Amino acid sequence: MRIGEVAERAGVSVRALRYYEEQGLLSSERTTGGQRRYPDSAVERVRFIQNLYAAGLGSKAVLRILPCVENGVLTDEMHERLLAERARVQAQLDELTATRDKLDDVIRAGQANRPGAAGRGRRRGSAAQACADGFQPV
Amino acid sequence: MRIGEVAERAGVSVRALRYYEEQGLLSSERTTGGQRRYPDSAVERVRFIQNLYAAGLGSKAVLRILPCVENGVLTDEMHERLLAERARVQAQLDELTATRDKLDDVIRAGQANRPGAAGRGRRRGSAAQACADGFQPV
DNA sequence: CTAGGACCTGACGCTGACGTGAGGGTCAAG
DNA sequence: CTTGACCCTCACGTCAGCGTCAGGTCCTAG
Repeated sequence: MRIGEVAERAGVSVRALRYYEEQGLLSSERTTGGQRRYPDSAVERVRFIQNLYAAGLGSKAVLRILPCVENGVLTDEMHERLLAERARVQAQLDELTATRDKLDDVIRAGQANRPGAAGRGRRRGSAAQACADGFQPV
Repeated sequence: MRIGEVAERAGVSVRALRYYEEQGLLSSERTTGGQRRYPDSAVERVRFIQNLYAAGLGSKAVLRILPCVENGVLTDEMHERLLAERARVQAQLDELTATRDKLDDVIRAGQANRPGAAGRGRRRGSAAQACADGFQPV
């Protein structure tokens, strides 16, 4: 598989793939002419890399996690790392969840205080209340 | 409250606070000498800003969300924006959850194939299996 | 065999969210 | 009034994760 196809299937740029290789996250065979060839599995691998990036891991962290693959065996060290990164991801999840709920509060409370919409009997001031709960007026 | 105390309490740097002000996310009174003074509420506000940053919003997006506060009223436009950003955050949550679960798979499957630990009766090869499910050997 | 689309290697550019250092004021305690 | 911790404003530096451009090569369909 050529680099362009991998890029398209995985939804990333060609440049990104070359960057991943540069970082040691992705390898490739080369044709005699020097062009990269990938197995089909590369697509999934790239997607997983993207997931890890999206989870806030830097390329160094990703690099330290991926090797579990090269041998199919988890050393104690790898296990520790995986647990550590899992914890990190979970912490992010918790924060994100809290943020989402906060946004929900603001939205829900704001419903009652819309200028255009008649606030169907809900008590006024609840928007200001919700806003005060989390951030104050400038 | 002086800038240093806000920074410490909110767990960010002084530089960050000045940056937030520069971006219009945070305001302050000034003493006659030109030093910034903040109300106690600034700490919470900063924490919320941090949450939004952590949720992947850029300072422009944050800037467009925060104003709901200044008047305590949601215009239709603000409402739209809030909903849009909420959706974004939710999408991130979903991705993150999937990534966490994937990590869990790798960890759980790897348990059976640790070099040091006796794999209490679990069938071998499951680690390689889990690894294969998501990313392939280099 | 040839055209032109895909690919190659540098190498510099970009953006966001600050870090950092210079050079110099401010403020509250003693 | 002095002192030392704290604060001020530039303004350049940094780092990741690519984007982008230049100049040249490969490869495969026809």
